[in-house]
Amino acid sequence: MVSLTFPDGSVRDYDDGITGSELALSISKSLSKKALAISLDGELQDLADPIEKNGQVGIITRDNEEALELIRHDAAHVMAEAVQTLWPETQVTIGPVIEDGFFYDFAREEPFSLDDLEKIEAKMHEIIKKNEPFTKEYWSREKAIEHFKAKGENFKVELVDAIPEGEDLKMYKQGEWMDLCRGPHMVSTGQIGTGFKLLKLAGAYWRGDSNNPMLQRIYGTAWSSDKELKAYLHRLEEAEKRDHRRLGREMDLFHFQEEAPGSVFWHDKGWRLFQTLIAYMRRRQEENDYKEVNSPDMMDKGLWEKSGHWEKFGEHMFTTETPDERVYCCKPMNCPGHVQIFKNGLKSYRDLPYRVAEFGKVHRYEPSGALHGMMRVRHFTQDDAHVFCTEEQITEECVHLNEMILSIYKDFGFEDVIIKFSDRPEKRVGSDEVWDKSEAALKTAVEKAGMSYELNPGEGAFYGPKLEYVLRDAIGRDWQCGTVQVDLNLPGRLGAFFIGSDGDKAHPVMIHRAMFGSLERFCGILIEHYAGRFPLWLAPQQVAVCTIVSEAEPFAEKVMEKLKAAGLTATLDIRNEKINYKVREHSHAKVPVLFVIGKREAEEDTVSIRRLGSKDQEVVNIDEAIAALVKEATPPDMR
RNA sequence: GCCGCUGUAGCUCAGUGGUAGAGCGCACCAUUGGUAAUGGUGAGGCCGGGAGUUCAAUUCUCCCCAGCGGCACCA
Repeated sequence: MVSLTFPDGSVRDYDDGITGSELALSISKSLSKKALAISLDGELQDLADPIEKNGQVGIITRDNEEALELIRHDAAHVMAEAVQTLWPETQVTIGPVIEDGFFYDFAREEPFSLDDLEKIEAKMHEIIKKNEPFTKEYWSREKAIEHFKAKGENFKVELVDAIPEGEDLKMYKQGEWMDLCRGPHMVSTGQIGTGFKLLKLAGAYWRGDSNNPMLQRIYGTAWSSDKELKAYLHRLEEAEKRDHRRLGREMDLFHFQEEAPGSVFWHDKGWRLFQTLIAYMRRRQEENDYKEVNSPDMMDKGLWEKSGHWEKFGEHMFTTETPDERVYCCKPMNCPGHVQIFKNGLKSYRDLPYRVAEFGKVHRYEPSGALHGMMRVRHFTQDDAHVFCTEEQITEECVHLNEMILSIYKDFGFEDVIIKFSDRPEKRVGSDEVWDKSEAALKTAVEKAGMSYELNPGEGAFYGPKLEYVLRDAIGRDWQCGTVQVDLNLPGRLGAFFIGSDGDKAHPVMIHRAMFGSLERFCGILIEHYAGRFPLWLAPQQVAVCTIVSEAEPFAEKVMEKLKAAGLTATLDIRNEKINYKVREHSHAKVPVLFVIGKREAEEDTVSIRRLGSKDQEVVNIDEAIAALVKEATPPDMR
């Protein structure tokens, strides 16, 4: 007997070996028709499989969240069948479910074209219409290898080889086509439905390793209904509208051009946003006892060799040779510079923790394919800081940093923050003992702060483990921004020490931290998060003063003076255009506040206020209006 | 860096083996209009760069550069 607990809490006993479909049928005929699979203790399993243990059971239908995984997985199989039907010389590899969809990687000499996607989609519809059942067979390793070898499916042979000895080897068949697969699958191809679409073509390395051959990946999305598919495609369009590259151009914030790939040309408005962020962070750092410094943009290559950067990242550094035949590196990080500042003048334990911060512009020769708007550039400004402290101080400093980071994100409207903990990578400096210590210290700090974290094994920096702060934006996308890294290596390598209370020399611990991370990138994230509609304190242009008739111009100019005196950024629009036109244009430019001034306002010392995104107007006395805006435009940390 | 796609006016995009077109924007003129496009006129292009094929290349071929979508990378 197996004892199964249903979602409503009821518990019922069944004969051993009852299958999912028998179970569904035992509940109701209609449910058994709708059933796609079952879940047992949260794990999906084929309807045809016997239930062999007690547990929480659920019948999965299209209405369940979990159904998407099945639909997408089945769609991937059907796509692979479609591709091999159309181009039999193609080898199949893997085709997993991903967020919002699926992909399948193929090996084929000739590249797929965008037109091919339509053909594949059409073929998929045919296969789905046939509604062939998915059936499962257990094969021996030898049989599978022989099968795939005979078909010339070399990648599949590799996959079979990689399956651990003793593990079941399952082949799923739909019609004539079959694939090695862990499962589970739905009952038949027809259950996929029509809510899918192939989206894009891409190259992808076999097994994610750049030493391996490149395969052709086809991405698709799949949903339980056409309506959901449509909604998803609509979401993609909306996301595109808030693309910072597009808004940057439309709002005249910055531009890029060929002569400086991966570098931002900041226009006045964008630069104002940038400066607003720096001013904010500068206040927060002063409040938290940081010393702001500035270190050289270029330093002798020798220093970078000592720090270990040259060995690990030399290929990605900009260098220059001067007429005196010295080689300098444009700094890709600020830390070695900060160590020099720490080293200048003998430090005592009384000077610790010694916190140095710099808005340093760093230069990294990023691979061409990695560049992406402001999210990945070759020259960017970090809100970088290094805390030199004793080992005993690590925990307290990290707990403090954690509080500061979360409070800062909150001021920008990011409340949803995830922490990732990355431990030692393969390529690293320093002994295992030092790494043990650093990792333990950082872990203790997160735990002391009462935060939970995800483990990111092997992803630490070469000199130390790190915490990564990932924030979720207005449309649910994750961005990794802040980082806290404990480093017991660099100070030693670069000869930094302090005199301890016992009078002996000791190397300090260095905590690297950035909160915005890259200012350029953070600006990009803010643009996308707010879709260009910045809160007043961040908006690079806060007010547009628009006249209706030329008679109102003298008053409008007076309003401008008052705005300027109040410290608000405003532009005056006295163009010979109708008010409709002006409202439309400034709304497109996402100016948060419009002051409309006609004859009436000029006579009464008022302005008609229209806020971005609203059709309402409010007529307010000019001084009161400005006072209210000044209050609203106060940065959150100064309220 | 790798795979694929793209590069025509400030922007969005048509187009052709015989050196180019639209809409918006811009300039000028008229219009003084009350909250998301007033009308008219006009200027604006080495068709990403280089080589080749051709009588002739923006168009075809090759190389390079940049951008886009991924992969890999990300101190």
